[in-house]
Amino acid sequence: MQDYKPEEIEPKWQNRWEADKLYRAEVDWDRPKHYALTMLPYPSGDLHIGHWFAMTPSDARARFMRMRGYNVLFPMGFDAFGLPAENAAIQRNIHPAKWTYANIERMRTQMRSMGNMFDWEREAVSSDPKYYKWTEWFFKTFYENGLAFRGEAMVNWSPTLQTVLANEQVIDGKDERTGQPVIQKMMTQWFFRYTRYADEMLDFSRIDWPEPIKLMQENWIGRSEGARVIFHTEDGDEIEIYTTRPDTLWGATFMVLAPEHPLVETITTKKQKKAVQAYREQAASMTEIERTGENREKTGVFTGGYAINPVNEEHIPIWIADYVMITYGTGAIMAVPAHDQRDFEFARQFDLTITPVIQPADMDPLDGETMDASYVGPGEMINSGMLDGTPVNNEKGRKNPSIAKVLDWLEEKEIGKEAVNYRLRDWLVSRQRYWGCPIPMIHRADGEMEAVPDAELPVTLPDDVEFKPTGQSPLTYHEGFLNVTDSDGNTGRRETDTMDTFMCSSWYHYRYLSPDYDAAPFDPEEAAYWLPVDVYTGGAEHATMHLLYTRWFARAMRDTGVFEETAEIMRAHGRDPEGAFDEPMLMLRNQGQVLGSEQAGDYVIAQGSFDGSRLLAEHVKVIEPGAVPAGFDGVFGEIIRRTESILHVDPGDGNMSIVEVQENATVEIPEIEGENDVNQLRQHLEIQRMSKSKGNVVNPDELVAEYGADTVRAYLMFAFDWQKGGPWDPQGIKGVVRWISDVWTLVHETAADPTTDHVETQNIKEVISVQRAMHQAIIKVTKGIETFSFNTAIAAQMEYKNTLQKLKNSTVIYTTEWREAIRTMLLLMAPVAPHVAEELWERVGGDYSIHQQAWPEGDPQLAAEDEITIVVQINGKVRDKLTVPADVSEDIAKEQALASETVQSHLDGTTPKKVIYVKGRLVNIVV
RNA sequence: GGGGAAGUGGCGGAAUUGGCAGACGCGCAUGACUUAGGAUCAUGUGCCUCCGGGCGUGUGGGUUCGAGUCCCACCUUCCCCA
Repeated sequence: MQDYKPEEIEPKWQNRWEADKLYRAEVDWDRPKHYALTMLPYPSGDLHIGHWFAMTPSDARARFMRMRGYNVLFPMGFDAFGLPAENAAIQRNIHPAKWTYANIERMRTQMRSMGNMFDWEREAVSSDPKYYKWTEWFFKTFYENGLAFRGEAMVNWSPTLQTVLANEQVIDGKDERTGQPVIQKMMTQWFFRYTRYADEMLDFSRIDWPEPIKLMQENWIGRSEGARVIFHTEDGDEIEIYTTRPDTLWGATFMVLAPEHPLVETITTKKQKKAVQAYREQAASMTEIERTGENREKTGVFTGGYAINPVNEEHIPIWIADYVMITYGTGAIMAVPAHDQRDFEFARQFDLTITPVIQPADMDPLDGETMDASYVGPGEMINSGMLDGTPVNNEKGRKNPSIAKVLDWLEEKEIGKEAVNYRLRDWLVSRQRYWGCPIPMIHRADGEMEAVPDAELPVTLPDDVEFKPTGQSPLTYHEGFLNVTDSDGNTGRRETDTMDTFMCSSWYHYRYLSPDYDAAPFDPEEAAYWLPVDVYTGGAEHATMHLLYTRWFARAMRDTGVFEETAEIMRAHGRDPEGAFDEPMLMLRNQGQVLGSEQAGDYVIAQGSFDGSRLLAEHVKVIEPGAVPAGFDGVFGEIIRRTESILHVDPGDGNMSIVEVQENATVEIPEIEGENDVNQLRQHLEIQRMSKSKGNVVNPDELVAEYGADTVRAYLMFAFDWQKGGPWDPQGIKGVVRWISDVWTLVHETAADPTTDHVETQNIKEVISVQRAMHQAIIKVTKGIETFSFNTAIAAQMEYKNTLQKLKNSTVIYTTEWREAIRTMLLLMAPVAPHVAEELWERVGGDYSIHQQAWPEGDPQLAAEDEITIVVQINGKVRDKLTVPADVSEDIAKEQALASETVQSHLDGTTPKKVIYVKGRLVNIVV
């Protein structure tokens, strides 16, 4: 028997599969299609274990679907535009394209080592002109259909990156990528009408996506129902507000405008001008998060102006305050301090009137003077003129009788209108960067905008660019790029903003269909067959970004007619295109994250002199935990944290000691030869994300070199609940190593020679055991892979292998049934460990390729045990077990249970109150 | 503060969805084979035990013949949003 050498068989089969175009997916209307997709990576440089965790189980499932008779498309590509490339350009003077394509080349090689069934002929790279030509074309199409527009907006501006960021890219007031602060700035930018499809995107009825993702998208879209109401200033200027609680209008005792509100200039009185100006400047320097933080003391300034409350003609003061955002609603609110906590705090802070307009039934009448918090519960309307007495409940929108009544009243009096508002803002697509898809627009000589003609697409990024350390986009000072002739023959200026990279990744699954197609973004012949994506896998962190953008994009494509030809072809093939383009991905599953493993810190003893409670150590030695010499004088324990030469040492009782290792101190680490220093001391690591700085990164290339890709794949699928992820355990991989090597041995020992004559076994019992184990395994593995429970699918295979191992010394080997059992074992293994399965398949004389064989069918009849164990319970506690024929009748089971000795002794002569029988499971005797 | 997910042996994790808790694997223990063992093989392994049994799925209650699973309250961790 040869040894199992993955380093030989894996490249061998990878090359063979590639040469044979085994995974080439082609349109075939006679076969059912399955479009499996996993999120495309950003070419950051090296493939890490997270990529493996995302891609190889998805591959296993795609392979499984293929064996089940589907024509499977499983493509891969790169989301290749983006800031890291540009940062590399600025810092290391490498052109972004060079950096990007070198990384892609490297990652392609690494990806090939996974043994995935990627159809590389479908590869798409978003930074290729032949790809971004169509990204530009989409922009243009959306522009021409009113879905893209130029607008003035308060934007997140990153001074470090010199670019605008989308809200999703700003975390806690800082840029998500660099962690640098982001400021608010008014700018003219390109937007997509994101809210156009807000309502449609709230409908998830066509898609099978995880509940948490749907919920996050729902919250992100943030639909609310209420009213828009027009207030007027004393001078007659209109101030429009949006409120979800129009039933509290009578309690609006002041108004608050966002500091950036355009009306602030007009209404501010001379006397207040200085204070208002100062406040506006201060607000501009703060981030939205800082401004809306709930525990913050409320700040604000009176403008000196007054507005008239349209429902009761009261003159109410107009303030500005930073807790009102110009970007949300209308940038102005009516303040109802009695029934809104933020307004309440503001009113108390500045001693403004509080008028209750909802009175709860079981409380003393509310008094604005003495209330210590706003009241937000149900009750009935008061102080609201003719609407007094209207009941108020906890419902939102029209379901609340008070809101319904006020809405009608407002519309009748023409004071306000029923309105829906979204938290979702329009999608800001402008980026002041070089390494992104150009926006194909021209600023004409006359100041108007016009789109670049189709024939001139794509607008390509110039190669000869110089990156300045200011971070400013080189497009803004590249004369050759900037100067352009508009359609009237005048000199215009090219748009220098490029697109958000989420634009590129919103449609890549269409480009995969025909990456070289030049007449349209995708070949409708391909699209008609493959669309939509059947299974999409990727990380949940994209819930409100990529996964929402791509849903929007599909609808925008649909409504701009991009799918018309595709629909025609579908009809020609008898497929109904109705609804086929509404949702881009029918099923979504998220994988979890592989985290770093927990690592104990070195256990040390340290000696030196004490400076207060701090030990100035002259000598530090790593020892076995707890092996502290008797009478030791100094500090000992596990190193929990180390910062430079300062150690936090925990002796085990949680009382941390601080040890400062002196410059000339001696450090002794027995495990590490030679002279040691303080930097080699290892600190305790919690389970957390892998990162280079924490030193807990698992490198897949090294694992593949040591164990082979099949083992790494199988371990990633076996060790975690795939949808949850978890800490990496370097020990655990041994289990998978043993499994594969056991299979290897088992196959060679019992089935390697295809010419061996089959003998009939005399022992029918063993044959039945083999068949039963086989069908049980087929059923479990099938279900496991189908439901993304890869760990149980592999557990079932291990169990099956264990059973076969136990029988390998019996007469059953070399029988037809045994050979079938071995072949089935390999077929079940094929999606998980494609190389070793192929190798062994060949060695047992199977037809090439194992990956083109049909998935075995599990027969529940053959899987069923003929004898089963029935549990006998008394009052729900297990007291005895019976072995009975599987088809035992209820009466006999009960009878046998009652006859059991243990039961009799427990009954002690009494008659049971009730006997419950669960078919094939248990008898429960109630006494 | 709001919303969501989760909490099961020393560890990763199973449990036909209300029916034998702990599949499978790691680790550990004992033994075998070995010049050696971070290899391999065999057996065992939830906890306690007076060896009768008792207790066990974060805590406390509830529903049920029966609860890891359903309901209520609480605690802890993680994620999303403010």
